[in-house]
Amino acid sequence: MEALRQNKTLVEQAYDALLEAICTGDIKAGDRLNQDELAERLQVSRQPVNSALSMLKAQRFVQDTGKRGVVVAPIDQTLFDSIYQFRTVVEPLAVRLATARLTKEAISLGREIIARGKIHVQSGDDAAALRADMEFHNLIYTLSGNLIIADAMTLNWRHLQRAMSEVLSVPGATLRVWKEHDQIFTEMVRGDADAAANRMREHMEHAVPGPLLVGTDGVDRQTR
Amino acid sequence: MEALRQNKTLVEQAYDALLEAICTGDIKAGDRLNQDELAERLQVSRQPVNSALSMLKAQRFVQDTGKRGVVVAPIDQTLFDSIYQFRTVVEPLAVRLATARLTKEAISLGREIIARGKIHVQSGDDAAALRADMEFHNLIYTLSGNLIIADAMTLNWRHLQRAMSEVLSVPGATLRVWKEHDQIFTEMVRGDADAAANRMREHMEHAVPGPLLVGTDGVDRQTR
DNA sequence: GTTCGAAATTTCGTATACGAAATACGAAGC
DNA sequence: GCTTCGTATTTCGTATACGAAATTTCGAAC
Repeated sequence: MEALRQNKTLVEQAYDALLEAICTGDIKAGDRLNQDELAERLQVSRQPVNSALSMLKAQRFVQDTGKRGVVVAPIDQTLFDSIYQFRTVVEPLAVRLATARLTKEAISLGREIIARGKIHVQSGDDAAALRADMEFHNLIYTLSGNLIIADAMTLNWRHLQRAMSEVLSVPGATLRVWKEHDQIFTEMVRGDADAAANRMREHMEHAVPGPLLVGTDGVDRQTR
Repeated sequence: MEALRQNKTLVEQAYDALLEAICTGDIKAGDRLNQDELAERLQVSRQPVNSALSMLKAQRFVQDTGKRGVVVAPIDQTLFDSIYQFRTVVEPLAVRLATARLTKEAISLGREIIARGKIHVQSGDDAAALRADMEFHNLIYTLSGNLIIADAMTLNWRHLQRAMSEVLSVPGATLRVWKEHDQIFTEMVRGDADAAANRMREHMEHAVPGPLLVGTDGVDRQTR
């Protein structure tokens, strides 16, 4: 019999809550974070809040201002570009590794996510489509069995989520994206790692977003 | 005139000190970490130590034991393999990006590191050779301009450093490694990103280490 | 001698307390 | 009225305090 140790510490809970608030846009880029106020809101003392902020700082979600306190990091085109460059090579690797480790359950789950994603796109529920997108890629990270990929990409998705919540542009909410997911997954199920990885590479090349912070120029980059 | 803000917080200092101790093998895998004792040794209160441990836990350097306190994470073959798989694709990307951003100063620095690395190998100073190895790759991460790569790989090298300090096997301390570094860098200086990335890919394929935790079998995997 | 259980001790997570540094505010000088 | 300097207030980093949970110790029962 084994432990039912669920009790997350307050530090972890504070971290989760703050990260969630930052990534959903509940707290916006540039907002100053006051420890007393956060502690009050989360109904804990300042100590766990302080610890959580240290971690968020190390992960670039918040920044020192040089003066007193921290602010939510500005949406950073450089960081965003970095993540996409990074994914260009990491996603195909994850697919390659995952293909060899597919299970019956994973196949069912993958197909279910893809079906769900398509439905969300067709019904215009962008937020749900984005969640499904993340879920699809996450399944692949987990299947890859590569801890480093899973850890790194989990954080990266959080950054992407934040950027998207801020600029209201949601790549992933197009039918094309889900057709590509379908093709990638089909190759994986067939056991053709090379083909699947290649399709993922193409998928990433299609996904490269334009500049985040431009005025509306009338050009629709995400044709549905 | 500009700011003289250097004062790292005690949390950061504690984090640095603990990570260094863990990675140099000063504290060994499996050792239990007592907050009071650490605080005593670092001459600070338990609070910064506690914060630092939270961060190290998130980065897999220490683990919860399920019961009380944390231990230094065991050397994990899976993690090690994950990092090498990861590097297989990330290092070539870093090279590709860095090639376009080489500066005169970077070229001098790179050549200096390579020269130094060769000397260390020839004089048999494995530790110094490993440091130079890390320095060489780090230069490329920095030059790449990709924040995600730099962050992720900095942590990964720490894990590698730790594993190596524990098992006393030091890939990177061979002349072949430094000849390959030389070739990679030469292609970079020539501005041929594709060739440089390819050489880096080969370099990583050569570098894949055997199992970490096997008995001595008389087979020398690292022929010098 | 071994096993069980309760008291004592350790050690952690978290709250609170305190000093230092930065900001905000207000009065004095131009 | 605008600037400048000194004081009050805020807010952070860190130390200390405290309660709870786990471990260890030790004695009693078998």
